[in-house]
Amino acid sequence: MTEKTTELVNDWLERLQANGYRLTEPLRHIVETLVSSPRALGPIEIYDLVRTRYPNLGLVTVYRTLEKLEALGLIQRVHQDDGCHRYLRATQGHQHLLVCTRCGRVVYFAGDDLSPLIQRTEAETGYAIQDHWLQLYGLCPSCRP
Amino acid sequence: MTEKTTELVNDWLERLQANGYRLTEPLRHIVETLVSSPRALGPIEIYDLVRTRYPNLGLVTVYRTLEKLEALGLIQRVHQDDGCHRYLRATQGHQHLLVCTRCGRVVYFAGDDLSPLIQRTEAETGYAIQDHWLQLYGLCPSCRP
DNA sequence: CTTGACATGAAAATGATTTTCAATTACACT
DNA sequence: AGTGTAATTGAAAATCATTTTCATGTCAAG
Repeated sequence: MTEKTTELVNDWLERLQANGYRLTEPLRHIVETLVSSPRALGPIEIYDLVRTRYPNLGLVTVYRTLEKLEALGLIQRVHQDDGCHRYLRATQGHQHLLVCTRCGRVVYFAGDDLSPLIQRTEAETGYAIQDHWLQLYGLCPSCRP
Repeated sequence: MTEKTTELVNDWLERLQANGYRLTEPLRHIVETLVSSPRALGPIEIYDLVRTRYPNLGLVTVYRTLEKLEALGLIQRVHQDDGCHRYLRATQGHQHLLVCTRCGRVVYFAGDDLSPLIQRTEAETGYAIQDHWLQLYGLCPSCRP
């Protein structure tokens, strides 16, 4: 774990504590795993990864921890076609993702401004747009043929 | 059911038959329901709607029929935040959706061309982008406060 | 009208997620 | 440091959407 990572882990733990959550063993391990992963992880993946160092972990705790982290905006959900979710550290709130369909590696792409599109669409449809969801899927450089 | 709707239903049934599927009672009812719905429907909703006129229907048949219709591009999946799916007739292949978060009414919005964004992102990231997914969420005119 | 392949419905299986509950533990307050 | 309490945990059971299995039914080709 790099210093950078340790630093981030501490940031997250502070944020959690500041919001009234208790800092526990399982929590720390899950946070560490998420902070240091370059890919989006599913609950079971996190479960398995953490158990190699903390075998007592319960899968339920993973779900509950993910809920907390998402509530604080520390992680972001990645939606998969099959309906399951994976989770990725969110460096700056909600952003647009580019997901590798082969290895799962995720990259943020400069949140190209959707506001013009959104404003135009609001005008055309009469809807009050509250949220949006943009994800691109493709092959990352190392998975390209 | 308007003439327009009947016409569309027949189109769909022809397409299905042309692709080797058999035209059955349950199939007809499900197609009718989907063709005439202005909102995206979930499997259970379709199940309930159809059973008011065809009480024998099995939920499994709904799933299997949705599979066929999606394979032919006649319907399009609407992804929900909870991971469940709803289905909407696709008038012209894959398009971008604007979903009302209150009543579920769905509108297509002019498939604003994402190609510039996609090309730029490919160049920046080195990914080979294969697919995208853009949905907007908001309140439709009749659900606005 | 016969027939074989595809379609159906019921029940059971699966897989992800949630709930329940008793036991444990963090941490605020002595 | 010691204690009380409410938050957190893990295991097991419950739930919910979806899939599989299988015996029966039915479409449509001949």
